Amino acid sequence: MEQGGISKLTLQRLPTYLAYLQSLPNDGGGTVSASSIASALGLGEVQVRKDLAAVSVAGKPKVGYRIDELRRDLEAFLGCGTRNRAVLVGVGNLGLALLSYGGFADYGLDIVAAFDKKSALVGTTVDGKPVLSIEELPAFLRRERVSIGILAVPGSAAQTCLNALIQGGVKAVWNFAPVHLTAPKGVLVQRENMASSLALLSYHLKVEEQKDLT
Amino acid sequence: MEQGGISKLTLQRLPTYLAYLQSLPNDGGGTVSASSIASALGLGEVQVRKDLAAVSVAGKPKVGYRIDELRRDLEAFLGCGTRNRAVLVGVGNLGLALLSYGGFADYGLDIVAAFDKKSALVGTTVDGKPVLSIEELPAFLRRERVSIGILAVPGSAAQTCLNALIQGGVKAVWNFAPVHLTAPKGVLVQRENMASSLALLSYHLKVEEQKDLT
DNA sequence: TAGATTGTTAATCGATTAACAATC
DNA sequence: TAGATTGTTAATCGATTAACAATC
Repeated sequence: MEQGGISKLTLQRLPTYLAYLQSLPNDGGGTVSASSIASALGLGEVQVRKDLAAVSVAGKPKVGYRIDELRRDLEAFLGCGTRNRAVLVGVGNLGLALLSYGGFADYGLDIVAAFDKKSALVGTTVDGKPVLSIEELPAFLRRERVSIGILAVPGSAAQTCLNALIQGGVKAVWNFAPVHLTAPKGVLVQRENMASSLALLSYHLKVEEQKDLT
Repeated sequence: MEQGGISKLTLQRLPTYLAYLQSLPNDGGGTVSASSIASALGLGEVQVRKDLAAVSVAGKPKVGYRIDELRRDLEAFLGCGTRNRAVLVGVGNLGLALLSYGGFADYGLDIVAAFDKKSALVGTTVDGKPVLSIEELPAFLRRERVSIGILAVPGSAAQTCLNALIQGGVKAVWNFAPVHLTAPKGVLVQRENMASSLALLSYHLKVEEQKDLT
C-alpha cells in the first residue's frame, strides 16, 4: 500500500527527458536509444532505462525507443496539457519578478491573481494580472478554482499565508520564502531555494581560489 | 586526496541554518540546541549536529551551541561578506526578471552587466545595469573581474554562451536553460530547474485528484 | 551526582551502478 | 545466426538514522 510509485529524483528528471525528446526531429517512426539520451543529458544509461521504464511502454532491443511514443507517454504522465491555476502571494521584488515573467505558462502554470497587504499595490495590475488585498484571499479561493499557491512573502509571514492557502483548498504550494513550513498530509510544499544554489556557486569559487594559491 | 570536504547536500542546508540563526535574537551569549534547530527546520537532530560539526567549533553538552559563534562560523564558511560579480547572458523574459529582481544582492551576488544578441535591447539599461551586445562579452570579461555567469538563453544557445564565459575565465555558472551543458573540470555549472519543481507540484496534484475519486 | 545534550560508531535506507540475461 | 540494445537482479555507494559513549 501507499505505493508512491515513482521516486522523487526520477520524477525530477522526467521533464529533462521530455525537453530533450521535444528537441529531436519527430518525423514519424524515429527512434532513440537509452545510451544516446544518457550521453546528451549527462546521465548513466541504466538510469535512463529505469526512469523511462517507470512511465512508458517498453523499448525494443536493438532498436531503442520510439520517439513519438516516449514523448506521448511522458507528456501524459507529467500531465502536460492540463493547466494549473495559481495565485501568487507577496508582491515584493521577487513576487514582481515571478509575476512579470511570462514563461511559466509554457509549463501549464497560469497565475490568475496576486495578493499583497501593501495598500499601495492593491488595485494595480502586473502583466494583466490583478493585485488584490491579502484580506480578499480567502474569498477569492472560495470563488475561484485555484490549485497552486506561490509564496513570495518574507519568511515571517510565510506560515500564515500558507495556512490561508490551505484553508482555501490549495493542495500544492511553491515556497520561495527561506523558511521551513508545516502543512498537513496531502499538501505539498515545494521549497525553491535560491540561496542554496548561490551558496554552492560561491563555495565552489572559494575552493577554486584556494587551489590556485597552491 | 581530493578531499571535497563536505557533502553537497550538507552544503545546501548550511544557508538554511544560517538564515534560522539570523532570525534568532542575538543578545550576547545566547545558545541553541541541535534539537530546537532540527524541529524548527524539519530536519533530524543528528543530521543537524553532523552538518554543524562540519563547519563549526564544538557545541557544549547540556548547553548547546553559542548562537554568535555558530553564526560567525557559518558566515565565514559560506563566504558571506565576499561579493561575487556576475554577468547575465540572455535578456528574454527570464533574464529580464532575474535582472530586475534586486534580491540577489542580499546573497552577495552583484550583476554588473547583461548581454543579448538582440540589437533592440543593446544599449538599454535595466535597473541600472547595462545591456550590451553578446559580441562584447569576451572583451568585457577580459577587462572586468567577473566570477559568475548566469545563463538565461534558449537551450540551443546555452553551450555556445557557456564556452564564451569559460573562455573569459568564469569558474561558476548558474544555468537556467533546460539543457545539460558540458564544462571542463574546475568549472561548476549549477542548473536551476524550474520545470522540475513545477513537474513535482503538478504531479502531486494529479495524484491527489485521483485519490479523491476513490 | 544526575541529567541533558553533544559527538561518534554502527545500522539502515534509498538511489545509482555494474553484471548479466532476454530479445529483436 | 550474431550483435546491439533492452530490462532485471545483485552489488555498490552515499546519505540518513539509530544506538551509544562522552562530557559539561
